[in-house]
Amino acid sequence: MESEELSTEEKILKAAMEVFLRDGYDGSRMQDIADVAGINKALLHYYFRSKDKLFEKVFDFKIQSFFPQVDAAFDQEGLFIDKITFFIEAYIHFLRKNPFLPLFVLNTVNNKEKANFIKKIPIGIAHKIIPRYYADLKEGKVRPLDPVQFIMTVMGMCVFPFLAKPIFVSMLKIEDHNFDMIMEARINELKAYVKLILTP
Amino acid sequence: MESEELSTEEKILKAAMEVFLRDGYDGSRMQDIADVAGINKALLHYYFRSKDKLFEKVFDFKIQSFFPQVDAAFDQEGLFIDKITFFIEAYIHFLRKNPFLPLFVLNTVNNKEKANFIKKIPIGIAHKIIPRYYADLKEGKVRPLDPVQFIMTVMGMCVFPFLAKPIFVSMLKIEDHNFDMIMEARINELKAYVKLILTP
DNA sequence: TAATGGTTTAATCATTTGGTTAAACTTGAT
DNA sequence: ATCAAGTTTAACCAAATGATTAAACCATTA
Repeated sequence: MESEELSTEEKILKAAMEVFLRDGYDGSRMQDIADVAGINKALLHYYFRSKDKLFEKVFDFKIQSFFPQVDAAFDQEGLFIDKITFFIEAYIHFLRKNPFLPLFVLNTVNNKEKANFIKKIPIGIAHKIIPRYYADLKEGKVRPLDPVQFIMTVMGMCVFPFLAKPIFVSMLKIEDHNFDMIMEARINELKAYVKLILTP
Repeated sequence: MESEELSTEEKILKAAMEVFLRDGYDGSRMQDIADVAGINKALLHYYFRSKDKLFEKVFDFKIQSFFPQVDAAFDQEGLFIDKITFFIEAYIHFLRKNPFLPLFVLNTVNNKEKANFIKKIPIGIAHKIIPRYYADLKEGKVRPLDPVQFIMTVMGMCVFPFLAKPIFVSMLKIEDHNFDMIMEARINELKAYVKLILTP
């Protein structure tokens, strides 16, 4: 079970991701990360200098594991609605594999001391998808609405159940694997919603 | 500006709400809370014994400031869609006044050490609104769908912009008061969405 | 084999932090 | 005025925690 082939630096990063995502920045302890990595605590500082620097590396890595996928979804040709439905599927699949990432990112961008981390989040995506909406609108292929509000809505629809998972699991008296099934079923449910909203 | 008329206990609770909601449990310092309250740190322990106990009081208070409103929205007579639109308006107005509450609650319920706090969240609401959906469905007044998925969706649509506010403010290059206006406009936008989704 | 440079470790440090304590202060009743 | 009870304060404590250091270890190379 030991990841013997990883370098010390990789072991640290892997452990830091696990601990930071689970416990948050303030709730994480360097000793915990060292324990999870199975190495001496001093090595964390040897390779990453400080807790802050290590956290930033984790944040960078996680952001870059996510946004290229979103970019891919929006880059491809097709109607606005097709980009959105593609996004929903890709996003929910990503979230099923990375259920703690949303809370991690939201805590970071809402942390006053880490406000500058916001600029690490690529925002080019919005500028790519919104023109596509107006192009379709001009051709009457989509219902008139505020695309910014709509994008907020789609993101919220996808992310929120993962953020509030403990509440829903308790509320619905279900097990983890049930939740997973509900999220898989959610993909088509959300596709139906956006179709109803967007179809003129 | 000093709240001279408040009792010491009330000053502490008020300060604790401000600090815990802004910095989170792990990020908050008892000394910070004392400073905000303008009192000696030992008084925090005199009145609330420990950081844990004080936090629990804050959580209880905040939960009870929110859920009665939701209950009220769902309690009144009317069609499923009317309850939902009423909820959207009440919820967004509440969030505009309590923008940090969602992240606070989500962090708490996702914190392993505070997992038992979940039971403090009233869940009777769901059991009240879902039968109403099926009643309307039987009369053909609402489109067939999974009401659980739909409720998740409505909550996500409302909450997510507040959770991700720093990202959107940066992305859209807007000021705080602009965000507020967008949230006010969002009420009708969301009402339109749910009408499109629910109307058969 | 001996020297060199990078890596790992145990021990240690300084600071922060939640919590305690004993004394001082305030207030209301007698 | 005096006493008693509750309230407030400054000083202090012990544990935790991020960070440093000096020595030990290991592998490569001359």
